[in-house]
Amino acid sequence: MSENIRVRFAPSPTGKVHIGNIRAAIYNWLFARHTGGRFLLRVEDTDLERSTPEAIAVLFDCMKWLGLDWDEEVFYQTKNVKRHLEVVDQLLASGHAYKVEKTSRDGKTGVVTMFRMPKEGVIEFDDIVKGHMAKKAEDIQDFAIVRSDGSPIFHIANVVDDIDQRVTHIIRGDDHVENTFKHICIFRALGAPVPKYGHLSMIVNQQGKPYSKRDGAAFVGEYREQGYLPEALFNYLLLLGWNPGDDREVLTREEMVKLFELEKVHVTAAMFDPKKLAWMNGEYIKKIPAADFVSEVKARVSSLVSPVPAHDDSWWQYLASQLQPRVKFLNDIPAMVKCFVSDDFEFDPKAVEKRLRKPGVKALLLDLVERFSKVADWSAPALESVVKELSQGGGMGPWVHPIRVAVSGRGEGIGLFEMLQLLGRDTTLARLRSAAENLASE
RNA sequence: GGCCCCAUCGUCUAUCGGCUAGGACACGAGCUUUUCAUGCUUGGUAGAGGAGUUCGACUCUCCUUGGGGCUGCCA
Repeated sequence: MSENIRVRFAPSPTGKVHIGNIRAAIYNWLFARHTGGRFLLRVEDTDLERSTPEAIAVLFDCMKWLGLDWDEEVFYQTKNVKRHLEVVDQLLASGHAYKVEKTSRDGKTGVVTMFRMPKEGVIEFDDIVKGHMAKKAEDIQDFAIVRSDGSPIFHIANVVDDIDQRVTHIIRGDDHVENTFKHICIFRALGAPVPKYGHLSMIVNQQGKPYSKRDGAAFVGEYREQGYLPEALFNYLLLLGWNPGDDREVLTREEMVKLFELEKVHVTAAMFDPKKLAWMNGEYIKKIPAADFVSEVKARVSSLVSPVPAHDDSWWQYLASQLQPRVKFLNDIPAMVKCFVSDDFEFDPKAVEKRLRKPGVKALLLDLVERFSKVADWSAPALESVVKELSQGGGMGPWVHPIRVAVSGRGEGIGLFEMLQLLGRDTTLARLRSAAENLASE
């Protein structure tokens, strides 16, 4: 039973993969993995202009990035054109299709092949997500299936390919519901079994309109570039219209596969919330194994400075452990690590103004140089006790803030004393002196 | 215009007739007495409107309103 289930993801490659589209892929994939069925990939590449090898490569790339592996060979729609036209001849012969001269919107006149819709009765199907759907046949017009230039149109190509790929469940976007009534008629005219359908609502923007590139990142590649983790995007997109039935939100891939049910997918459109995605990304960053996160940090550093300064493993591990809970996006890392791997970091003017250009800061910094240079054991706790002593039980802020800006150029970052420990004695003292001479007020 | 679909906090959602309507994100407050972040505690905000069915309706039915989709020689 279940091993006979076959679903497909059938995008037309355009060089970019829309998040709404990839969500359909995710649902198809999960449905197949949950039921033990097959997940097929069909490339609807009939638009020769846009379906370039590069565009197809982008598609494969996005799917691999998200861990959407497909079964069997990729099916290219253009390779099945002959079959599409054979089936059209079959429909012509059986009276289900006819040729007619038509004038298109742009004024071209030619002979197209039309599919003949039944003139009476009700076409109905039980949509797995939307429930029972019905429409009077008389409300649907005959529609074109072959262009005047002889090329097959989406409706016929799509149905024939689904028959040839023995697709049992069609899970696709909401925008295809109206087509479904038409397609069911084609399946019937061909004497082919009608697959089951599940139509997914769309992802909308804050105005409730379909989410487009004007609303922010609309394509998978953009999320990748911005430092999102594929697991986070996958998880977030899954939650946009489905939930496991309890309060769990961050799920492992195994849990998703185990719990996913198409019947539980929502009918209503879901608004895309970048804030929640960001939160989820942070959750996944925290889950990265420490060793992997260290590698990630090193990789980011190596694209920042060359050569990468030499430090032992424990130094890198310590830095990474300080960074990991603070990072929401992998792309946050470079700005946060710059001051640890290079003396050529920027000073934030606002932070300098607020923390260094205050009377007495120069003396304060020079005093700290004096005291820090006497610290025997250069460690975070030892350094902290120096400042604690200075503050005499009051807040450490007046010392902490200038030090932070003097050594890192920024007003925020990892814990100050951890920062100084990582920087080491020489660098810390040099930067404090330099800031005292060049930036601080008397 | 015609046809189809939808409607719980700002957002994603739980609830399959018994609800003091729960959780998460976001937001506010507090604590962790160095920033930022994490973590913990805590606060506010929801069932579009109107009929009906019922002992009882957010849950079922109908109407209204609002939103979306489709209405191509695009997919």
